Amino acid sequence: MNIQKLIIEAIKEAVQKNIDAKIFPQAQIPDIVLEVPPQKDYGDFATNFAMQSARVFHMAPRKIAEELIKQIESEYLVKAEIAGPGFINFYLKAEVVHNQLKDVIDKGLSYGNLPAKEHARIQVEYVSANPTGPLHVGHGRGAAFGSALVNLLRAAGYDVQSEYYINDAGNQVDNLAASVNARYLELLGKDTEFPENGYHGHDIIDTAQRIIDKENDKYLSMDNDERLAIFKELALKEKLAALKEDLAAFNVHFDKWFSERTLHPAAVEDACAVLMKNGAMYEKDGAKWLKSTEYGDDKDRVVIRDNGVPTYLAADIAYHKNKYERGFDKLINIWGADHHGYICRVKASMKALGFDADKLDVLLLQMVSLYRNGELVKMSKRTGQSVTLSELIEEVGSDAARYFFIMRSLDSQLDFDLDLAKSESSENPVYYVQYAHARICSIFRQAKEAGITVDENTDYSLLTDEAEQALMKKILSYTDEINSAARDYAPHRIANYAHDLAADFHSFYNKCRIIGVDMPLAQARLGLAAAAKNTINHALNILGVNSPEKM
RNA sequence: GCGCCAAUAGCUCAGUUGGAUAGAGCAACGGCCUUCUAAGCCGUGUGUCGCAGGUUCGACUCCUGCUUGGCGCACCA
Repeated sequence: MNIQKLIIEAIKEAVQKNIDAKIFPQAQIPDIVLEVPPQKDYGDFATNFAMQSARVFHMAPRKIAEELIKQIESEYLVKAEIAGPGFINFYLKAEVVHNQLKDVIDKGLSYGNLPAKEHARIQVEYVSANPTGPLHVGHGRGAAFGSALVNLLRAAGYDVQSEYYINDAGNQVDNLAASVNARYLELLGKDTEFPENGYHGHDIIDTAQRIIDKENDKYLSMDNDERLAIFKELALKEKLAALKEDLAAFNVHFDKWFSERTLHPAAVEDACAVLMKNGAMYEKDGAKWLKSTEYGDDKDRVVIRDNGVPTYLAADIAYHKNKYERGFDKLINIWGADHHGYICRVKASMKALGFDADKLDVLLLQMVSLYRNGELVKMSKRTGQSVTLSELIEEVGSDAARYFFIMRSLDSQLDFDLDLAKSESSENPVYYVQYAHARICSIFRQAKEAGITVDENTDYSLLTDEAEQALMKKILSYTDEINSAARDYAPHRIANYAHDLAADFHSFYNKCRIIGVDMPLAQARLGLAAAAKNTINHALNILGVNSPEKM
């Protein structure tokens, strides 16, 4: 049981005593929340309980706080004080803080991994870009955010499965095949027309060229349809391999790659049958429609076209049905903001199938704009002129790219400054954090030489300097940060936390020497540095960013 | 027309179920390396939190209306 919970228990007991003594009336007691106050003068923890309960108790907040303080008993507290409009500030005994620090050091790199939570099986589906071309920077944001979210949720004690949905059926892969086919014929000097919805990217030409390099004009004499079928499989295989390679280079790994093809036709037919049976689907003009308007959608949506071919929605309904049937407690989808109109119909279809639509959370990521030399880098999907993820990684590195994508909240549009991301200087926040880690590693190398070690007898009560105190507090607040960031699906708060922690370390470093001071103090400071190092390392692991030992 | 997101310091952005004096980085200026990495530290200042109402003991945060910018409104994915 952590210290916050113990204090909350002490507050609860004090409330009960006041109720028993008829000082507080019997009432529905609000949740007791402890927060870290904005200033160190306000103690280690504070609660706004007196203000929250003012209404139900029909008492003035400060009066409630006063009575509460009289009854609070805790072996961990030096004192509790009323402040401002009715806050109660708690001041921990120094010894309690030092014991916590000792625990952190003992835990090593596992500090930050919270105990497993109940009913916590979460599935996170992200990226899921069509396997028809290279990933671009927008996918990069989804990939960085998604993988960081998965790491964060795991640290917070959830059982997470990550998944990539491969759109390997339908029009877009036919267009892929047709595009490769056209390039193939073109390269062999044949007259051909490029398909209207074809993919113009250079990677398509590369694919065609590779086919020629390998097997020359072997497919030329073939019937067009037959050749298209072969090219479809060839291109798909190649594109998928490229996707996996790009993602691996970006430190993004999936537990499961789910093929859309496995849903056709049985799972789609089955889902439609259930919708039909539940009266959520009807036939009109030869097509099958989902009655999504009954669930707040603007209009009903076609699921099976009049020619009998299922729409994208059909596969998505079957896919989400499949996810629900796998028994997760929570399903998270990460989509581009341009798909927001889609949420309603997917949720509608899940309700119509009898599932709890609230289990599904769709997170939308806003657009990314690249800036180079202060100017917007223009992108165009139509002509295939866009910066790919692998080009971005090539230019700024995986660490900087990941950090920049993650450090902003998902629902803000992101201005990505390429020059800043690749500058190897203090301007660059990712280096700032990594530098703190490298510095500590350097200290450890030298502390080893100097024979300074941390052990059971290290006396942390010697850490009384302001900089030491601030660093200690920041480290000890990490688990709360993990919990609240996980609760809010907000890995960017871990990026901000890591930056703040690095700042506290750098201040400490400049003020408090480790090597060259009295041995007991040197040991205590080295212990604190160890805790800082592990915490930075853990936070950077969540972000998927490396923790270098030297820079 | 409808829907989603955003609007906070000169710039890019944080601000955790509504709480104490709204914070970082960049940019500007001044200090700190014969001692653990100067990719660092210390100091100086800046805000009608887009506008107008409302709810509340208390609003950057919640509600309503508006303004501006982005995205989307297919039998495409």
